[in-house]
Amino acid sequence: MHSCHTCQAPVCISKIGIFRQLTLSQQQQVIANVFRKHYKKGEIVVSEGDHLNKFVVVSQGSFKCYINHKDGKQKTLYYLHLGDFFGQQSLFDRIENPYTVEAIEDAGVCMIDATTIESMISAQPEFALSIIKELSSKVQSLESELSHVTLDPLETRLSKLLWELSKDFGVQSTLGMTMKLPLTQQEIGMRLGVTRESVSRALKQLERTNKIKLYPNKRVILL
Amino acid sequence: MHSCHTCQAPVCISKIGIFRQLTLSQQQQVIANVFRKHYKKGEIVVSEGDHLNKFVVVSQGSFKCYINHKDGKQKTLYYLHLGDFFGQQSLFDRIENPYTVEAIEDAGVCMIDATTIESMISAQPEFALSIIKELSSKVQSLESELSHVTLDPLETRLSKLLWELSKDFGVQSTLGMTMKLPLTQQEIGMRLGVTRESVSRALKQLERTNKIKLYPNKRVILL
DNA sequence: CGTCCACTTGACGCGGCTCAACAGCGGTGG
DNA sequence: CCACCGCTGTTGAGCCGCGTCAAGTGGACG
Repeated sequence: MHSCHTCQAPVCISKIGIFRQLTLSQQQQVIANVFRKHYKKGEIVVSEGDHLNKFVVVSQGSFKCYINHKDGKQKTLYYLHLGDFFGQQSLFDRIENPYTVEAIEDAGVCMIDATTIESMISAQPEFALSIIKELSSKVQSLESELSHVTLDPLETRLSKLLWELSKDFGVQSTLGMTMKLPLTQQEIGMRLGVTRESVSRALKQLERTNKIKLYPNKRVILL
Repeated sequence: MHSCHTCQAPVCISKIGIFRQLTLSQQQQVIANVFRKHYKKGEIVVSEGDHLNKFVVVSQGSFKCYINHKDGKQKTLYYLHLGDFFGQQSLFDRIENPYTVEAIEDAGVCMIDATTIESMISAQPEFALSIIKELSSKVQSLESELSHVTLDPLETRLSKLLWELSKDFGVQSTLGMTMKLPLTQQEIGMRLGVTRESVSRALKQLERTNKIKLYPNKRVILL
């Protein structure tokens, strides 16, 4: 049996959402078919236009997915963390990867061949259901973001993003939700599709209207 | 055996993408579990916030999905045609429907209970694969739209939309792709997240720069 | 023929972008 | 150790795209 040098356990795979519901022997089958790969901060997993032809699950660290635009602009589509996956498009069509995936810290993935995944889906209905569930929730969050981008002003979207970040990075205190921002203003800007100057101004505006309080060292309190 | 009053055939279901790969007996099982419903133009299938708890496949006509916004604005997320489906979110979570679905012409759907769909997915791997494939491509087109909304000016997005529409509604001619617009400028605006005035001006601008030619009665030629 | 609705066009305002200048801070190499 | 550089954040001036409001045209249809 393989052991996992990331987490030292024989089946670290049980920590990953879409694999969790599989039986032990099914999990071991996954492990046998998985190809592990590690990345340092800044390294690229795939670039836009590449043909990856793998199903990729994040096993450690974080990645960001973004689309490059002619005039040097970027749009960050999302951040991937433990258990998130991508590459599902390439399972069926020999399609070009639509975005670039880059490690934002030391990180690792499990890669699985398209054909292997396909037979796993056929053999294990719980696995298919997990994937369908994950894709459904991704669709929903994309739909939601799309409507907000077109209908809400920056200030609202920024405020929403701060609250989402605070779920993962914030601590409840007497004054409100306290958080050290895990992103630079530049990164927030790319995530929201605006410039860093606009982010700076919007943060100040939120502070002026008493929605947040800003402190040195990227600390924020949400009120 | 049930027969289908929409298409007169015993298994019209074979025309619907996600059911096509099923065996005849599996298709008949679908038919046995399906609840059909018809809608006239303007009727609502579900509203935002409703709990539908059904998987819904379009069997006839077209629907549009949109999100309402406080100040009366709407964002059209997409149009659904024969074989498209929605409601996959409700299969797992008792979740509120995130958007409204409305018939834009006389139309019909097949509804399937969440529990039924779940057992179908478990029993029939080809069906699971079809759904995963459809969801993947939906994810991809949403990602693409999201990046274009934030990075491209209206004129570019409008031009892109016209070309997409021309695939379904256009005819190749010596001058270029000819099409009668299936949408009003108002509807195009809601689809792109801008006002009808902006659509009008952008169309004129495209004509001025010789990208298209406009004729009465919503006819366009793409050059 | 009159009504209604889609579309057009202009004037004006505002949000976010661009460009530019500058301050703080951390990292690195001489 | 300090000087320097690059990255982050701040702030101002001016611009441009799209929204808003308002007036008006033209085509479809009862």
